[in-house]
Amino acid sequence: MAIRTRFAPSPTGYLHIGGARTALFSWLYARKHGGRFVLRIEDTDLERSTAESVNAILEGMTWLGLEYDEGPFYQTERFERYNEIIERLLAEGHAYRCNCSRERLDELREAQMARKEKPRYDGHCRHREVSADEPHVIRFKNPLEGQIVIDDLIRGRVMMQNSELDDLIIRRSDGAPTYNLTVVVDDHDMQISHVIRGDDHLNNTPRQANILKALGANVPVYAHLPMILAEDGAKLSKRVHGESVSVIQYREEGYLPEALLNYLVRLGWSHGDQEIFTLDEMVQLFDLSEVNNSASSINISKLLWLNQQYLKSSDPNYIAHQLGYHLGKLDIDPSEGPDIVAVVEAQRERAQTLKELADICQFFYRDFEGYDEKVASKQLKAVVAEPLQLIRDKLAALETWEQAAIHTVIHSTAEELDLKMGKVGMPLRVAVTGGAPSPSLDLTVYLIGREPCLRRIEMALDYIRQRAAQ
RNA sequence: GUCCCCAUCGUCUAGUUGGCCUAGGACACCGCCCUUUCACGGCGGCAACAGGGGUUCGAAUCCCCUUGGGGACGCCA
Repeated sequence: MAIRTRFAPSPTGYLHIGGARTALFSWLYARKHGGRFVLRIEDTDLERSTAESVNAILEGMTWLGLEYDEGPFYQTERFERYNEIIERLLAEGHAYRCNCSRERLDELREAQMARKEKPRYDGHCRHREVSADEPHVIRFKNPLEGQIVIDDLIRGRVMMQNSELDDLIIRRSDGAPTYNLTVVVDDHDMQISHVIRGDDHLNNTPRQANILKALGANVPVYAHLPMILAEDGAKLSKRVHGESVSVIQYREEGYLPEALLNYLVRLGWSHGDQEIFTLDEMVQLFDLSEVNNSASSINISKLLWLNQQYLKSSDPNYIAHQLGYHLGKLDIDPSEGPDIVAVVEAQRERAQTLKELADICQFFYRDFEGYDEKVASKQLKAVVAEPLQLIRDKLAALETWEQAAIHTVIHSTAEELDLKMGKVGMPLRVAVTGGAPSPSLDLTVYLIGREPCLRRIEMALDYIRQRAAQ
């Protein structure tokens, strides 16, 4: 059997982290088995579906690199097909018209709740004749007896008594089909072999399987993924800010897509003690049957650590490319200054995100706004004026601007003045960087360049004189 | 409330046919080392089988109950 998986979000919001993992697992499963991955937009809720959400979802998928082989298919374009199926169910006696008023339904529901029963439709119209001319909905005639068994790839065997299920609405009074019908028709039409989706759909599965059976169609293999909770254990979708933001938000915050993917794949799945997985390894090692069955909480600290691992070990050219976006947001054009790749190699282990990396790379491209006051007051004292002046002059006199020569300048100055490296190095560092975290001094000075360095040392000397004058 | 699902360190998890588990790894946290800053890195530490019953020579692993958590119960998906 050909493996076909799908990701079927409803465009009522951005692509969030839980959806992204569902998409990843579906994608992984299809790739691993040489199958096809289908994207379907479930936009039958005309009121809440928006084009912006569709775009946000597509953008998120693209950024993560979860390319789909087919689609996106839009359910709103398939109403004709759904109606065809609904008419067939009607004709074959698997569905019926219902004209129960909302008031009646509300009362029924309240009465059931009062009796501590599960609220459900009582089948009032099941054997009544409701004219197609009057306002009505169409309900699926769920079997009254027996039980339905789902052998979930992750959950194992899940059983549900048909008596627990009621006759759900498959077409609204406005003629629009509902989710449980469309999902079944689409998964069947698109020949989806494995339905991989969130845990919240586990309860829908028995009724969907019943519709499939009424249609005489095969039931696909199901795999229900455990939920992802927010850091505090709360429901992700209910969070307004913090970690529940869209995957695009993660891009804005400076995460690498491969780091986010790596983080996501380890939520609910593992391969021994391995923490870092390349995409190829994921495809090769991933398996649905090894997915956990309990919910997990997001942990931003670990995501940050992973992101740093990727920042440190990825191709510096790639990192430099990714960094360009974040430097741009700081109004920095990396072509005007030291080689961006060299800067990345020098600084990358000092940042956990691209945003942070862009921030600590600023001083390579422009003079800093002001000193880190705490550091400056400690390091830029009157006693360091002499070594700073000496270094400035030596740097100015250097024949070639090379890291080794700069190294010699700094060390020889310390020796000549009989000072410890700390007494010479730290003031120089603050002078050229403003006090920001920076790589080894000679490399830092080298990359910043001669002119900016001389200018900044002079600025530091001015600063020292001003303080002395006060 | 009813039904369905879940339950190992603060978090992600290893533990897959019960013995190799005085429960392993990772993140976070705390020390120490390295170090001209900040980091990276190295070494070490803290920290869990929800509770109670069974089954068994032996249970984190199997069964039952309790408790706790999540989900569903819409003319939302």
